[in-house]
Order: sequence, then C-alpha cells, then structure tokens
Amino acid sequence: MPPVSTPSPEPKLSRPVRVAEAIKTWVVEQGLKAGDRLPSEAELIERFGMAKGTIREAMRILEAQGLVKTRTGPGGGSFVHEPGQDRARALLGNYFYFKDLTITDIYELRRVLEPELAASLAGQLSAEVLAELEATIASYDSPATTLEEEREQHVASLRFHALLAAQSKNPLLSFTIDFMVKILSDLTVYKELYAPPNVELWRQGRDFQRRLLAALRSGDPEKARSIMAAHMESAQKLMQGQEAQMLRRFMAG
Amino acid sequence: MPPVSTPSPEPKLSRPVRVAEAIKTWVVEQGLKAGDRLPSEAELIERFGMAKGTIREAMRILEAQGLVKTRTGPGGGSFVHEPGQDRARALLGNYFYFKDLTITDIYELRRVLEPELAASLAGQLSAEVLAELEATIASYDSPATTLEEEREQHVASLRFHALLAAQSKNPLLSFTIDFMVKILSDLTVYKELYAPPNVELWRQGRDFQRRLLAALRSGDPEKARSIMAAHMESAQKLMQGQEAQMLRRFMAG
DNA sequence: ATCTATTTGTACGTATGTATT
DNA sequence: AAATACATACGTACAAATAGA
Repeated sequence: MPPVSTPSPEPKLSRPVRVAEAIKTWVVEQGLKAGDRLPSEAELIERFGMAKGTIREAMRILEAQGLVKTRTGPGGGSFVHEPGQDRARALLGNYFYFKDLTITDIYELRRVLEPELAASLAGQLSAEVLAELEATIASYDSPATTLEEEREQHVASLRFHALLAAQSKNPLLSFTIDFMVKILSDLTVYKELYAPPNVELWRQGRDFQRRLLAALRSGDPEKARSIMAAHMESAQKLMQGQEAQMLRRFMAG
Repeated sequence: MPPVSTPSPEPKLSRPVRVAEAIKTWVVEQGLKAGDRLPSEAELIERFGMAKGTIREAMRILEAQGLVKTRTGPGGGSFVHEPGQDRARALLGNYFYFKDLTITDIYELRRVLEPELAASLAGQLSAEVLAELEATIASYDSPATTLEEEREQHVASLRFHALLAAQSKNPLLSFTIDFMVKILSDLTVYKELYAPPNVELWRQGRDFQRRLLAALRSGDPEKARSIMAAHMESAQKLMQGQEAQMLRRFMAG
C-alpha cells in the first residue's frame, strides 16, 4: 500500500498530484502490471488520510495519463492500465499543438524513418497483413475524379503506412511513424490538405506502393528501402506547397 | 464560455472527462493561447451546472495533460498552459513503460535521425551554443578512471546530443531525439548502464564529437552528417551488449 | 508588516448511479 | 428481482495561498 503519510517534502505540489505520484511509484515498486487492482477509494482515503475528493482528483490525474482505468459496481475499482497508442498519441499531440509543426518537418523524419521501417519488414509480414495491404491499395485503384474522392484516397494511402508501422517490432519506430501518419491524416480530413486530382501523381504513388509490396513479399530489404525512399522523396515534393500551420485542434484520444 | 448543457450524447464518459473535453474544444474555438485565462471555478460550476468536485476533477485532467495551470489567490484561477517538453516526454514515457523498448530499438532511430539533425545544424549554430557544446566536450576531456566517472561522462556526452537536439528548428525532430537521449540518460543513471572504462572507446567517442563540432562550425552539412553517422554506428555497437529491458520506472516530469 | 479580499484547495456527509450476484 | 459493493456526483463549510491596500 502507499505510504501512510508523506512527511510533506514537497509542499509545492498539490495533494492530488502528490498522491498520484505516490501511487505511480508504488505501482512500480510492487511491479504491478496492466489489469492489476489498485486499492479501493475507501482504502486510499484511509491510507493517505485524505478526503474523498482529494483521492478522486488523484485518480483522475492517473486516468488522464492513461495509467489507470476505473470501473463502478461490485468487483469494480481502479486498475493499472496500459496507455494505448491513441492515448499516447493524443497526449503528445497536445505538445505539438503549441509548436508550429509543418508538413516539411514531418517529412524530414518520414524520409529517413519510413525506408528504415520498410527494410526491417521485408520478408517479415504474414499473409493476412499482406492481404490487408493489398486491399488498401485496391481502394484507390482508379484515379480520383472529385476532390472528395481524392481526399479519401489520400487518407487510405496514409492508412497503408499506418498498417506497415503497426507491424514493426520496434515500438518506438512504430509509434513515431504512426504518429506522423495520423497527423497527416487529420490534416487531410480537417484542413482539406490534399492535392488537386492529378492522374500522373496518382499513378506514381500507386506504383510505388505496389512495387514496395512486392519487395516486402519477396523479402528484399534493400529494395524495399530504396523504393520507400523514392516514394517519400516524391511525396515530400508533392506536399511542398502545403505549408499551412498545423494542428488547429487537439487530437482525439 | 463552454456550452451550458450537453445533450448527453455520450453517456459513456464520466462528467469530468466530458467537461475537460468541452473546455479543450472551447479553448480551440476561442483561439486561446498559453497564458490566457479560463473561467473561474465558480463560473464553470454555474455554466456546466455541476458540482464543485466534478469541475475540479475536470481541471485536474487538463492539468495532468499539461494544458492548464492553476493558481490560488486573487488574480488566480486556471490558465491555458503550453505542455513543455519535459511533461510531454513524461507522458509519452508512460506509454513506453509498458512496451519493451530496447537499446537496439532506440539506436535504430538515432542512427538515421542524428545524422539528419547534424546536417541541418551545420553552420546554423550561434557562438554561445558552440561554446556550450565545447564546454560539454571538455567535461570529459580525460579518460575516466572509475565506473562512477565513466557514468558521469556518458551522461555528459548524451547531454551533448540533447543540446544539439534543442537547436533544431524542427520541433518533431528536436523532441524525438531529446526523448531518446533522455531515456538513455535515465538508464545510465538508474540502471548502471554504461560500459566499463575503456580508453580506446573513450578516445573514439571524444574524437567523433570534436570532429563533428568542427564540421558544424565550418558549416559543412555533408561532413557533419557522415561524422554523426559514423559516431552512431560505433555507439550502437558499443551499446549492443546492453540488451536489458528498459524503463523500470515512470519518467519524471 | 498586517490586514483584507479573492480564488483555489481540502474535508466530509449524503445521495445517486451502476454493475455483479 | 433484490441485495450488495463499489464508484460517481452534490453541497456546504472551512483552510490555505496570494495580491493589494
């Protein structure tokens, strides 16, 4: 259980924050895993010697960080929870909401990370995933005629990259690429960030992804890497004009 | 002000969460910036028609996300707040606490991102920053004799990279590299992750950073890039044995 | 330096909601 | 259907912090 009373070493922080912090370190010390039960509200009230409201505020803090989940009813209570990619993405998104992240910035990273991802996945994908990738590509098999269609295709092609990212065994690489892709997706949807229909560009992008898929299937890392690099290069140029400031809203999560 | 009453479209979420969400979208709609004042507790209680505790829990949620800061006293209240890199890092760190991020994973990204950073900074650094980098290098000018010293030097050399990251105009690149460096730093300090003293390795690392600094000063992007690439290559090999699981605690922030 | 006004912070008691058995 | 076990929400009273007179 958490310490019965803190000798008030840091009177600067509010009690709920201190309680939340204490619970966090306690969870680590106890080696609790996701799904493990935390003491009940009543127990915490007693252990910390604080009022219900204070404890509840602490739980909200942990909940906001995605570290606990609370259920009502018998057998209910608070449980250790694993944040989940969407929650983490939203929390990080809050940070970039105040920065002026540009498309160029994102592509500076995508340009080097996506090829790395592609290379690492060559020959590693299951039949199911390959089929899903195939299906995604198929969804933009013919050129868009309307802006609306163009936009949907753009989002779908980003989904292709998100799917790839999800396959990486490197959680950091996986998260980072997914984060960038989801931001670009958001922008496409909410800020009408998409190129005017252009058959040539469409064909180019589609062919890149097809050739990439082939390289991934045949298990040729260097080929996958270079195709992806070229793909990013051209996508970067395509996005060059779109210098609009970003993240005009907080991300969902 | 926030909507007077929600038609309860999502009874799934608790009231505090709904209130927090409402305030977030309201902040965006109003175009409020960091430092701007939020309605007082009393006002929110009235506008939302909810109890004090409920509103306070909502504020805690926003505070945990780093989006508001609250002060007591006259002129006090809640204010829009810009999360700050440490907060964002800690929140993202929570996510990776549950993933099994390895040193190898981190270096897979560092290997491609650090050279990119180096290239982008060539010729861009102010005299002050260059001096600071110089001073950092100087702090490990002579080989370590004890493990303790070795550890301190390792942390200092990571600080060199954090300093560089902070200079990037690309907030995403800046954050990502800083995030990785701080994790490695944490590990060095808390998990005794550092190589045994080895004069040869020490000299190699020091020379890399010296040559890098020269290239940055002379404004040669490609040279900076290749030096950094080689530096990462060798650092990656150095870290190869250190396959320990990571993040045995939540990051401070 | 002291007081005073303002605004958040904490406490506590009660009532309601919700899910399990 | 009813009882049980838990979180959720409300309202009020008082404490603490801070700015200004």
